[in-house]
Amino acid sequence: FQNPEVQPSGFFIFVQHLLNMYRTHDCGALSLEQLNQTVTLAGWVQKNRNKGFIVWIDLRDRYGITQLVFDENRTPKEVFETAQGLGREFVIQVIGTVIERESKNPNMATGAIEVLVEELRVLNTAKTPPFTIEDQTDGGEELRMQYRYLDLRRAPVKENLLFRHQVSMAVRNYLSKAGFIDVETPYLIKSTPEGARDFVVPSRMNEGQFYALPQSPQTFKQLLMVGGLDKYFQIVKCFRDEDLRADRQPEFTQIDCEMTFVDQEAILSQFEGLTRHLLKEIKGIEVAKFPRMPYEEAIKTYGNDKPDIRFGMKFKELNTLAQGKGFGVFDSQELVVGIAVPGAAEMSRKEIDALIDWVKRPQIGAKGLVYVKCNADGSFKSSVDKFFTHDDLAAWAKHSKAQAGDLILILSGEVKATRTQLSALRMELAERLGLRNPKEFAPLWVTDFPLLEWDEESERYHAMHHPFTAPKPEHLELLKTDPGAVKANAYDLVLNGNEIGGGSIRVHDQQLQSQMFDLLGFTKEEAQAQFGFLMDAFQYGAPPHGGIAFGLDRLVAILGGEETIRDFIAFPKNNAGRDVMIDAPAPINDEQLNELYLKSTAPPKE
RNA sequence: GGUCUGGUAGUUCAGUUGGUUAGAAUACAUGCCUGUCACGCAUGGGGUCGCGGGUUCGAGUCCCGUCCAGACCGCCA
Repeated sequence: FQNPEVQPSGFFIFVQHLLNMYRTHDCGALSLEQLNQTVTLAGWVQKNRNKGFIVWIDLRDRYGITQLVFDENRTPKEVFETAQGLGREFVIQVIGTVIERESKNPNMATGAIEVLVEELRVLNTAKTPPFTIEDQTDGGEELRMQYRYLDLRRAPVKENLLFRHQVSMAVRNYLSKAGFIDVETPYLIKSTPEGARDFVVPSRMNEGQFYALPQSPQTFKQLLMVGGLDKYFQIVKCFRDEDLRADRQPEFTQIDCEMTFVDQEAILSQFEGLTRHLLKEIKGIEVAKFPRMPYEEAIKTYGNDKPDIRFGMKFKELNTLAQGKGFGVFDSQELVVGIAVPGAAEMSRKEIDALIDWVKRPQIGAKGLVYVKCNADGSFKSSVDKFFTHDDLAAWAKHSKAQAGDLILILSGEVKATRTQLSALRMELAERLGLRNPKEFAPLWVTDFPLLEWDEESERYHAMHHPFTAPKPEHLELLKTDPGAVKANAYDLVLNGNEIGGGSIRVHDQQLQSQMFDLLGFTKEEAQAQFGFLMDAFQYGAPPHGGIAFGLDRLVAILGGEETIRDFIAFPKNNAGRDVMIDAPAPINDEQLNELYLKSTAPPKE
């Protein structure tokens, strides 16, 4: 009777009573259809409404709430008195009769009936919980995390986990049907210097040596392709020892996929299919073919590599129109770039000043903000009227595609920083103006990522994606002459301004892989020590292959219309990477440290 | 590593230019209540104002330090 849709017949209920089973129905199952049936229910006391002559208990389980009624005339005295004393979150079991309510509650699924209780068993008492177990709880974040097992009883949290389950099952079904097989890869692997910091695990059997937890199963899935498994997927935990954010946890889940004998086009098509399937299955939304945008265009028009394309306000560069007119601030800068904010010409001086203060905050770091109001009558009012004529401003407006009634906001400065600042401003304005429709889902492929990125600090190239990413074949020659200009067959899937997946075609040639490590500043010895196994494998008939990985936590949160992934993780960690419920991480004792060769000062064991 | 915001009853919060006994709501306890479902009414208990130091006749309030939490920047191939 686990499936709530299959309700037992009278005979089975009779048998269950004989067998003393915990329940015949769950708390969301009963309606007038079961009128006059004897039922057994079990669950938690959500609410005790004691009117003196009559007691109502809202009994809750995962499936819903059923109202129990205890009446001084119709209920045995002993049972009635026990019922009066039931506190919040007591666990009880009752046997009673389904009756029609005298006053029905149309807001409840089970609101037409109640169960007149004949027998009551208190299965467990409960301390008063530190916060209310209700949809709108009075508990703060920290408290709810500390008592997460109580928080999980609340419908919104429970529903988020159910939602995650649905997404994860839809992914498994789709991929399995498409011929992908689920293979587990090890969690105890080897630390590598590239990328994020590793979580490391000391080895008791190998003094002074450490495993690392995988940042992703990247090399293993490639070896599965060398192993001929053709199509692989895994819903897998990954670990990165970096600072947390609302959308970043130190352990998180990826939908990790890899395919053999595919080009970029085949992968984009396969996983566009998966994403479209999820949107249809989970949200009931049909999406047209996903647009694609080269990385460079994304940076130039939106200032970042994961643009939210649900709204406009595209960047328009104004260097040629705005420089050389005597306004020193613009003249001295690398980039002058603006956006047209729809219908914002009505903004008051005070509101604009607030925006200027906003971009000047250290987190954004702009020096200032120039505005041009495009008035309805065709006139302009700007903060730089002293330096520019009506015709200048009209030219800007035309170039920025600003309509009458729009507000043009302009930043200037060093190219990269200015784009980042304007991107932040664009997102902030979209938020303030309500341009981010939470019901809309706008996917976008960002393609043609650079293969390498120059790192000022270490004065060497870093892999933009990872060191196993293949350069575009037509750029192979450039690798020697101008590595920074080489584009990769790498792609991200962006949904509403969030990176939900990313992947690439991989290198499968030992020579090229070796050349890549060389470019990244590895010596031959280092490359051999760290990735020798992979380059060895490439010498035994490695097929062309490529893949993608989706961030499941983030994907689920976005589909669920939320920003914080914590709400979709059963036991998440806090800002400082702590689990406040179990209080981890925690010190370990000297004996353990000794055993792991992590403490040389402790006295030797007897 | 940095910026910002917050920490007062079990909980969520208010607390004025520094000034009498630190409040509200909710939760909890007790009693009343003939159909409740955010039940209602009455009464009651409940405080190391995160911690340490300083200024002052006097500090929840001002100053310094520190701890904790959250958001963000750096970081996250």
